[in-house]
This record gives sequence, structure tokens and C-alpha cells, in this order.
Amino acid sequence: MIPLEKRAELLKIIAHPARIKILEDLTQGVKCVSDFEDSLDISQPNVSQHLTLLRTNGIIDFFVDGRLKCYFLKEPFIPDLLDLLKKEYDDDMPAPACCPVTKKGTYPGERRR
Amino acid sequence: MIPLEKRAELLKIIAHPARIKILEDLTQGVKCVSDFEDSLDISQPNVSQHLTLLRTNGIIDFFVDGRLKCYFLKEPFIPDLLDLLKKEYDDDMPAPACCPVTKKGTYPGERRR
DNA sequence: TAAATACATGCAAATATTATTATATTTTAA
DNA sequence: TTAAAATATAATAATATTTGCATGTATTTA
Repeated sequence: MIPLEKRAELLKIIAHPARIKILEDLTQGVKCVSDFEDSLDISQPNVSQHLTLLRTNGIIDFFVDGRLKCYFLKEPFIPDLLDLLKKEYDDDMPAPACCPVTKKGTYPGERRR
Repeated sequence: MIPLEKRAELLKIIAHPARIKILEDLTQGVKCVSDFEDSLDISQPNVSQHLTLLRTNGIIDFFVDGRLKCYFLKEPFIPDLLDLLKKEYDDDMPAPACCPVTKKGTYPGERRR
């Protein structure tokens, strides 16, 4: 199984609005850099930096078509994650009635804030 | 649907090895702070900080049992995400044969590094 | 072959995150 | 009522991330 540290790293790389948008765009198919410039409304160098980060971490890749770089999704985990992020959850998980060990305690606890 | 910014935030909050471990421990049931101190091998204040971050963002909650604080999972997205992170993917996604727009280009492209 | 297009890189500034240390609060037990 | 246990908070220091900007390179077109 993929080790804890790597799982954290993977999520961290994805956990940025620009990069999530990039990945979502890529689930629709191949895009080149200027496509993201339009859809993200950030500067070209900034787009390039996000793409480089995603690529050097093996999440996306590209091929060259003349002066275009055509980026595509490589990491199969991504579509599943993006789907999960779109899933609607109606309710919070149920709070345990009491502490399973001491069989005591009350919820909700008193909070200072 | 949960907006882009929020999705990024959510992932960012989870994307830390200590916090992923905390959440995994919590899928097994209620735990108090000192349990994490043992299982994570980080300082008590640091555990507390991670727990506070998770709680103030609605991902976990606690109830009070004497001088223990019993933490539990609240955000239903978490178990699904943790499962997904454990899933094995055998192969990378297939690279497109050519640019769907220009019908040209070669993969892999030339890389500088 | 000069200009334009598409993209990448390096670096510095701004900001955010993390761990650490010290201290405070709450509760139970003696 | 005092001490200790369990946890939280605050301040700080160390790092990491993010962005902006200037510049650099490759490719195509005129």
C-alpha cells in the first residue's frame, strides 16, 4: 500500500484550486497551456508552474505538438478523487452515544468556542 | 455542488501525514488525545493543534468524558477518501495517441528533464 | 530570417504551515 | 485543597508554498 507520507503528499499536490481546476479540465480531454490560461484566469507563468508541479509528480504528462504542449491525465487516482469530491453527503456521521471504553461522557461536550 | 475553493481547502486540511493518521485511527472508533500521542509519536501540543484544525473545519468532533476528550469522525466524506487512498491502481491512464485537436503531435514529447 | 506565438524557468517577496516551547485550563483523586 | 493528569492555547521559530515578474527558449509563420 502507498505509504502514509506519500498519500499526504499526493493530496497536498492536488489541494489547490487552480490545480483541481486543471485536473477537472483534463478529465474532459487533452488541453494545452493557453486553454488553462483562459479557464483559470491566472498568468501564463503561474499556469506553467502548476502544470510543472503536477507533471514532476507524475499526475499529468504532455506531448508536444508543434509549439503546443498537450497535457493529459496520467494518474488513475485523479478521476476517482474528483468524482468523490463532487459526491453529495446529506448528513454528518452519527456521534457515538458515549465513550466505548468508559461508557460515560456526554455529547456535545462543552466548548469554549 | 461544493465549490472549487472549498474542495481545495478540504483536501488541504486532510493533506498531512499526522492528520491522515488521526483520521484513519478514528475510522476504528472513538479515540482520546493521548491515544494519538502514542500512535503518532508527535508532541501533545502538536496533536492538539492538528485535532483543533480538524475540528474547527467540521471534520471531527468530540465529547467530554471526565478529563478525556473523546474524538470521533463527523464528516462522511472522510472514510470514502481514506478508502480511495488505499486503492491500488495497476496502470497509468492511457496517453492519447495524438492531439485530438490538431490530430498531430507525438508522445512522449521531448523533455528537458 | 525576423517577428510572433507558446511555454518554461529563476528568483525574490509575500504568505502560510508546522513544530516547539512555555503556560494555562479543567477535572479527578488523594 | 492540593497535586497530577489530560488537554488546550499562545507565541515563536523554522520551513514551505505561492505568486509575480523578468527573462529565456523553441517553433512556426510571414
